Amino acid sequence: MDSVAVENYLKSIWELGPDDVATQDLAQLLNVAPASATKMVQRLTERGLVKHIPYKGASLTSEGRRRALSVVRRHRLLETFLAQTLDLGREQLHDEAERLEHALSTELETAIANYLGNPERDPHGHPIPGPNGELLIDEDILLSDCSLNQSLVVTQVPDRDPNLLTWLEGNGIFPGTKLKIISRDDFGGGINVSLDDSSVQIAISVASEVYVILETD
Amino acid sequence: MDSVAVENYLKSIWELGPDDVATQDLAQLLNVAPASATKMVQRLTERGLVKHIPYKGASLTSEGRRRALSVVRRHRLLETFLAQTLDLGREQLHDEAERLEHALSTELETAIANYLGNPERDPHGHPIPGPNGELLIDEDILLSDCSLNQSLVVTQVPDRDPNLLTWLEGNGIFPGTKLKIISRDDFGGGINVSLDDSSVQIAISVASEVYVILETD
DNA sequence: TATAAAGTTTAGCCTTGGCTAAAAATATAA
DNA sequence: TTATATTTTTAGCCAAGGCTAAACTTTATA
Repeated sequence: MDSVAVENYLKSIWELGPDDVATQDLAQLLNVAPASATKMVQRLTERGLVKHIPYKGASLTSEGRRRALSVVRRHRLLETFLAQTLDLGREQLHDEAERLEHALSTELETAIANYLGNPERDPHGHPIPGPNGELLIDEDILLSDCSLNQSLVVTQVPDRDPNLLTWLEGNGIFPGTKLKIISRDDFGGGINVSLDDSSVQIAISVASEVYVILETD
Repeated sequence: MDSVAVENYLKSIWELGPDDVATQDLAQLLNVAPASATKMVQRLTERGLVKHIPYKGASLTSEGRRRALSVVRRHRLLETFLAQTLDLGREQLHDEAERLEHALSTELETAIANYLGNPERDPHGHPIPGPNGELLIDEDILLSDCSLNQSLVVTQVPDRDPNLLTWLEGNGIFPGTKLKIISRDDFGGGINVSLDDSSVQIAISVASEVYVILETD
């Protein structure tokens, strides 16, 4: 079994990947000193889970990726399970799952997945990898990449930052929300979208973390 | 926050206590070498969580006890929660809770307790300590201490050993079971109890882990 | 293109929580 | 009561995963 630290490194490299993950970014995401990240990356390379080109960056081997996706699967199943049974605020889900994901046995993972009917997405819309790390190719596109006036449906919102999540939710933006881009204000730094009965300005940095699909009626 | 190891030591000392917990017993329960247990007991003594009289034994300080009971609370809430939502075998519950208990935030602990309606016992009948470590004085008595022919109701069964639990369950013995001791065979090593429509012989070692109350109609 | 800045790695240290082997204390039996 | 067995502790070791300070690469700038 991988330690909590190893699981967190693998998951973080996956999140920052797929290629040339910078030591600094990794260290920052994990809240450790850059030197600590270098050392761990080297250890993971020894173990065959990571490929590291010094001064260039790190990436996962296929075994490393499998294990990273196993952590992601547990995380997203837990978020879904907690959201369904208890009702915690969406913002709390991430942090709780973050700790519990390392303590979930394969049996409990399976029991939860079955209980939930083997869902394909978590409450934030993120796809849940299969038991062997299969990640459905998803056809979601970035809101920031869409053209004006297309009818869109939100599929994924970022869950890293609770405040952002609260803001999005407060403005009616969550998986399932229908919207259209009505204008882009590249110099003003955002895009304007219209919802059913309101409109919001969204920073590009945020829009590039929100995924949508074209509405099909 | 206490580490996983510290939480496990505190919980184990509580389970083996209240007084003069032997290094060897502690080491055995935790699956570590006796020398490791000695060292940790000393560290916990430094931290004011344990009182240690060398060559005599260890016991918890009141702060140590508070923290141990917090772990026990999380464990038992988790068992109850998992039993209620998923349906895992009673034997699986213990092992899962054993790992998850260390990853439960106070907020999630509270959310689970509320969801369950702040239960007083877990599925094995063990009392659940309150949020500040209050443990209701319970009036349960040991099956092994009861007299013949009293009408008894099982309140607690041990959850340490899955096989034992399965055996007890297979013989109809779980919280709520009504039974009577019909004979004791001290030299044969067991007691004979009669249930509604069967009778079973139970080893003294087992009967001294089963709690009952006198039936009140 | 030389030099400064930024990012990365190395070296060396620390704590936690394990281990074994040996020494010391306590308990048991002759 | 002395000798032996058992239990506990001490001493010294190790790996994991952190840290800081210094050295080394790479990138950006003058």
